[in-house]
Amino acid sequence: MPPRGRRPVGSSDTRQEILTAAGELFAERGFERTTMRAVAARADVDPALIHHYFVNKEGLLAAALVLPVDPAALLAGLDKDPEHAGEALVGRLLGVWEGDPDARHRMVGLLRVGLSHERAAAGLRDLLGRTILIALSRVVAQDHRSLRAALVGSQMGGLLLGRYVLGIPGVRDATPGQLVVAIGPVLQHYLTGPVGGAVAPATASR
Amino acid sequence: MPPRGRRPVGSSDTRQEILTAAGELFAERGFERTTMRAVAARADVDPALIHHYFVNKEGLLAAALVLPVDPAALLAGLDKDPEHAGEALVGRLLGVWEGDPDARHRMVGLLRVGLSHERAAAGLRDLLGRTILIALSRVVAQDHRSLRAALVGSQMGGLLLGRYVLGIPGVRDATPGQLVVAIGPVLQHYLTGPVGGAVAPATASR
DNA sequence: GTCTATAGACGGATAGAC
DNA sequence: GTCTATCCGTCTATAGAC
Repeated sequence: MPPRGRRPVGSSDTRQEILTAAGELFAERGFERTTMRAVAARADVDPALIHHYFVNKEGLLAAALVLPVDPAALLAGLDKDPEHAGEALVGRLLGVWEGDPDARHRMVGLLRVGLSHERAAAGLRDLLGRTILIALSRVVAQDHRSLRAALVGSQMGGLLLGRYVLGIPGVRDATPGQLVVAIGPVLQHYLTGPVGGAVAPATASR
Repeated sequence: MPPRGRRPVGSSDTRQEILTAAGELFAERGFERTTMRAVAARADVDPALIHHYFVNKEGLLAAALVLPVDPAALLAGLDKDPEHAGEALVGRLLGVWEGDPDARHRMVGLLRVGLSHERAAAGLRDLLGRTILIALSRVVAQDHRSLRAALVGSQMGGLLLGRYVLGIPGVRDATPGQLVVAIGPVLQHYLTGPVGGAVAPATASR
């Protein structure tokens, strides 16, 4: 449970207050276990206000689905040293997850919600596609961009899953340094190595 | 929605009927969205019977949490050709997922439930630890076994997530052949390559 | 914009007859 | 072992006063 308590009273931006609370709760509990009442309580507003602003629970979810980190910033400068982009990428991501628990919780929450709810899965897919894929384009090899980006995403998503959600001992107890050494070359491979180009290249690049 | 309808009337093993229905529904909808009533309806039994056999919903979940594939069988013979174990492993797993939709749904369901429910996450962690880790031990390098196994699991979990749950275009539209080419070397690296042994080896092998 | 009150539905769980 | 009946809590959503 990250930073609790009301904001400094000055900012009574109710709508934003609700959105923040909803983001936290969806991340913590998933869609079903998050009640409108709980969101209202955390945001310190009346439950009816949420309906006023977002119509219903799904509207609230849609509005609350945002990436907690800026992918562009995360990937900035990675193309300066393409040989070590893989290592740098794992390192930075782990840096965020280890150093900013709130951001980590939010990203875990995105996964949680995306898995628990059909509509949210679509929303998450679009969100990731519009942000990460585009941001990765600069550092990724020319061919099979979408496949490469997705492979990078799948590995990092799997790590997020194993380390922070399921708590698989092998990856939960590893140090960030170990993970960088182990996973860096893998991302490097996905970014610039051969990724199935020999097989049906026509269907791969869409 | 896999094989519907009652079994051949001969086998009136109610308990098993319930367990099957519960496994399907938990996989399809996650923990919260699965209602006792729905399980009862699908198993064609009275809702009260479920309580009779499994006490409550969590008891039912615990009993329904089983791997749909035998890890030992999946990994059998992989140590015969250690150089290509990575490729073979992705290939076999993709073979199961592509060729056996029911098994795929069940595995996706395990992820879904593990993410949607704290207790289930613990159960899933133990289940994976007791089966996959042990099965992988034979083909994995001697050092950092638990880390290696977890890394393999994280990548395959991430692929499961991206390809079948979220439907990220890059991995959703790739052919199994492409994925084998792209991911095979990665698993190979996790199985036998250097995985952060230089950093704090003492804490790594637990 | 904000809140009170409440409708309306559903789900988990239990008691107890058969 | 199986089923009927039902309690009790909780949730989303809405109507309407202020």
